[in-house]
Order: sequence, then C-alpha cells, then structure tokens
Amino acid sequence: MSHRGDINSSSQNTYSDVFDAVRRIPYGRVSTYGDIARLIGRPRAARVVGYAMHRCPPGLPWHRVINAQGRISLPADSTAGLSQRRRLEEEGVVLIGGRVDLDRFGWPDAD
DNA sequence: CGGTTGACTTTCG
DNA sequence: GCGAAAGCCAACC
Repeated sequence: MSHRGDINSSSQNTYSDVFDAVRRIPYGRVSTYGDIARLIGRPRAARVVGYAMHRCPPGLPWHRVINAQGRISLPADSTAGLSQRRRLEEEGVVLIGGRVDLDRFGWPDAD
C-alpha cells in the first residue's frame, strides 16, 4: 500500500481479479462469466467479465470461460469460437450439441 | 466527466 | 426448450 491511492497489491482492479479467477480454473474444467464475477465479489458484473475477456492477456486460459447456458458466447463460425471449442475438447471437456454440461465440468463445483 | 459499449444473466411468453 | 426484452456493472473514448 502506497501513500498515494495507487493500486494495492490485492488487485482491486476488476480486470486483474477476473484474470486471476480465470487462472484459478483447473485444467479440463470450465466456468461461467457469472461465476467468475461472483468469485471476484461482483455477482452482477458478469458483463464486465466478458469485457475483460476481450482484453485478456496472453497465456490466460480464457477458453475455460463460457456463458451460463454452457455455451460458447463467441459466434460458432468465428475463429475464436472454433478455437475455444477445440481447446475445450482438447482438455477433455465434452460438448453435447455445442453445449457443455456445467453439472459435470462446471467450476467451482456446485456441491 | 458522461454517454456508449459489451466474449452476460435472468425472467417472461 | 427457445427467442426476445430488461437489468447491471465497469471500462472505453
């Protein structure tokens, strides 16, 4: 914490929090924008999560983030959309009818 | 400083 | 189960 009101090491930046949460998603698992938003303490900021995804830094497993419907938010015909689906299947995530069973691959576990 | 923008979510028909 | 409409929040310009 600096004397000035600059950014604390605890992020406090929605973007950093979002990126950190996404990095916490285990391999072969997926999370939704709403869940990520909730994890960072902003249950209503799901849209902001998507916004952050568009600005995601390299190395971020952004492909593990999908919408609440278990569906890829990106257009199915888009390069990024196809790439995301391929990466998910590559990690063992099964897509049925273009959808992911959040009850099985969703994270964190509902339990 | 303020209106516009979204890789969203939930509710209703 | 699916499509349309409204709600919500932070970043962007």
